[in-house]
Amino acid sequence: MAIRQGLLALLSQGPRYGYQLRAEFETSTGATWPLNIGQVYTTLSRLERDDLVSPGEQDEQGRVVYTITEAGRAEMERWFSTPVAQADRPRDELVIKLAMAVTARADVRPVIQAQRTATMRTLQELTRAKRANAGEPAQRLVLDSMIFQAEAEQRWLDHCEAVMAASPQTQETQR
Amino acid sequence: MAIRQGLLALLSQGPRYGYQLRAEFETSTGATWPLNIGQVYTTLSRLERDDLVSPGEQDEQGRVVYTITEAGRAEMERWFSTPVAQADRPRDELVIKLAMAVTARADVRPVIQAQRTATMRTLQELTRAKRANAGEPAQRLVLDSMIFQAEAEQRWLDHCEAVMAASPQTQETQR
DNA sequence: ACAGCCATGTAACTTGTTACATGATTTT
DNA sequence: AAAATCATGTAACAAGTTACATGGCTGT
Repeated sequence: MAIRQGLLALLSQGPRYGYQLRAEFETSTGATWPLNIGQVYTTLSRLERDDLVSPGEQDEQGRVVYTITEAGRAEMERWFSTPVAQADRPRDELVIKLAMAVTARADVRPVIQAQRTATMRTLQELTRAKRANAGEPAQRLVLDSMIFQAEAEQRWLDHCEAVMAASPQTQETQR
Repeated sequence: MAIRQGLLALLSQGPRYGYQLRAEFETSTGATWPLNIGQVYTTLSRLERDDLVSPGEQDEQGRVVYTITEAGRAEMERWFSTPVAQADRPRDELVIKLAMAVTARADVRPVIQAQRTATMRTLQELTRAKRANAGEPAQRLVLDSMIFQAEAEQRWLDHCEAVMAASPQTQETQR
């Protein structure tokens, strides 16, 4: 439920065509999440199906320009004014992995260790990307968010390790 | 890609039937993400389709017991030993929302404000849930993760507001 | 008798995602 | 002439999710 609303938000600034939407979406959110062009069109047809946008005639260059509808504008207002709830968020794969490792497995530490290394590397790349990023204030915020999240993850991993160390792991499970 | 692997991990401890899997999944990960029982069965049939589990005969009580296959075990080892990469994670709706608000809209502050209130409330509920939670070490870690994430979100929201205050918002867009 | 839990399953749908086909225009 | 970029679109699938149908068993 994010690309859908993202494209809608871009369309609320004025009519756009597909290719243009991808470009703007990527300059807003950055290269970290590349957006496949095909998805722009699938998403646009779903938005059209739901009467949130409507395609106009082709322009002089033969491009299909989409316009947001009143319902689309309302939906967008709703989106901006409604906070993202805990329940809306997808299940976090890492959290499930560690939870399962704790319940199912003996040795969680290598899992934590591998993740920590990966997250640290991610953090370095993010910092580098942030140094490189000159303009685009929105992109900078996206990078910052990722940095904050990665740091929180590191802290959580440390915390998990500490907890594991405190309560000695029950013996090696079967296999 | 999380429930799938989660159920597989539970099955790696020994044969289980559907209803039991939901119960164990929920005691591991907690009530924050309730798992619809229907999904257990759809996921199980997909795991079966991919030869990662195989259903046995019904037991004395007529329950269908699933067993992990060798391929399933391998897949699970791979899952545990491979860290979750940045690119694996789903797009964060809140981040996209703020990025879009920055590019498209004039006033980001009410969006930030609404989110901050919601996140703060979430944080209080999580703290309460943590106090209430007596046993289940895995569940406690899940709660901790959510708390760490919510705190990081608060910090990021503060940061966004600070950045917005520093660089005065370009004028009210159309509409 | 009836409520409620245990237990399995299916149909239908959503979003996200990619691979591929197709053609126009632009650059080298 | 070839390569790259602009531009649109479709088919196909994965995973997540819910609503619903069905039946057995248990406690009141």
